[in-house]
Amino acid sequence: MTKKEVIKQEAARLFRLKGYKATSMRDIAQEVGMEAASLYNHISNKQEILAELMMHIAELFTDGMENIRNSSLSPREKMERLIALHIRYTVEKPDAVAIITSEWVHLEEPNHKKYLLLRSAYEQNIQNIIENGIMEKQFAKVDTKIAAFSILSTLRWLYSWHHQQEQINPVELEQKMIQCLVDGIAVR
Amino acid sequence: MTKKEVIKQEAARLFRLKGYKATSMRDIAQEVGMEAASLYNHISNKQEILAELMMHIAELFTDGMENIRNSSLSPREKMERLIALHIRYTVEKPDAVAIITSEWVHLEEPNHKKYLLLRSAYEQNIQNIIENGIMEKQFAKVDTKIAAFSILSTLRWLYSWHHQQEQINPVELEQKMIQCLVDGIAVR
DNA sequence: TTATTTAACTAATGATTGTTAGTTTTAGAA
DNA sequence: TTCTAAAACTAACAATCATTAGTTAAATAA
Repeated sequence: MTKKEVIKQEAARLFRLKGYKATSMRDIAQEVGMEAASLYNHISNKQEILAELMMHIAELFTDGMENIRNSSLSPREKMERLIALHIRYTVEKPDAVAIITSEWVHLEEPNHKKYLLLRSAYEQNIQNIIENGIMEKQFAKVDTKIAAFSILSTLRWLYSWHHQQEQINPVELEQKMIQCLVDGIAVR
Repeated sequence: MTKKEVIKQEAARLFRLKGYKATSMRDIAQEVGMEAASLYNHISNKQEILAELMMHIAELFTDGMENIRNSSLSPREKMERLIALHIRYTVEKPDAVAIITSEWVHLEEPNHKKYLLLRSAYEQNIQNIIENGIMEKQFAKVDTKIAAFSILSTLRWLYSWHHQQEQINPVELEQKMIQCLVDGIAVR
């Protein structure tokens, strides 16, 4: 792992804990074990740290969604894959994933705009999956916007769940999330 | 409305928009239409604004939950009341409610600790309602923690939903939320 | 070894922060 | 009107912020 990666990792931890604005370059430097000024040998500025962290995760989710979207899976199976996608990255990179939901307001342009576009496209894709599920009579006739919104907000807060429950089996978590979120809207 | 209330209202708007740390006293003052120093004729410091905003909303929800808890309603009816509670305050005080979910990290002691206690008690109450619902066979045998967590995170993000959808009928919203969140876990 | 590059350091910059002190204006009571 | 209290103002404060400049140490290549 390069020094830059160490810096980004520690920054992510602090951003999650105290927020972007409340985390100073001196805080990050102390965590990495150097002076604040030395950080600039590896990164160009504070905003770059946030932007690279956020845009990387955003792309992971966008790419994952693209794979699901282009698959020939049924709507129900697509929802299951979506849940698995979120669990995977939440377990793999909990700090960076946590930041996505709360610190995006501090992104400067053009990343701020770019992030919001990726996010709304993501939301639209979830809505489409649900819509198709209803058409194919796999899902009940729920309000697609509310259902999509409900599922996504649950998945977004997965990280706080994952944080407090020290060691939960990802496979078991996935199965239970499917039961709650997918079976919840399945036809009866 | 007193000047202090105006200050708190404008501060809530800015805290929501930019975050607590990124909102300066000068920002708030400009919005209210006075100099930053003049704010101190009405409030004692910046932290007081955040604390009063947050603890007030936290108490509203805690009191609402207490009423539901002490009622003789069925688990299903209790969940419906809970959803109505969230919709009500989200529509009434969208900015202050929005802050609750994102800015609590910036609360100083003892309010920080007090808030977290109120929150976990609230979460526990939701879990109890679901547990009782399962026992009384009104709800399916879902994982209570995950179900409670899912419902609460959806309700917490209600404000962002309420923000983008310019004018949604609260009654209609309530009905659709019930369908998604309650019928979702109802026995089939 | 020596030369060169990388990455650490110290010190300082100007900007912004929350907040206080002291003063003037405004508004209501007498 | 005059007196008083509330609430605005200007000016300044010490602290902290991200960042830069210039320098030294460490690591790598020759």
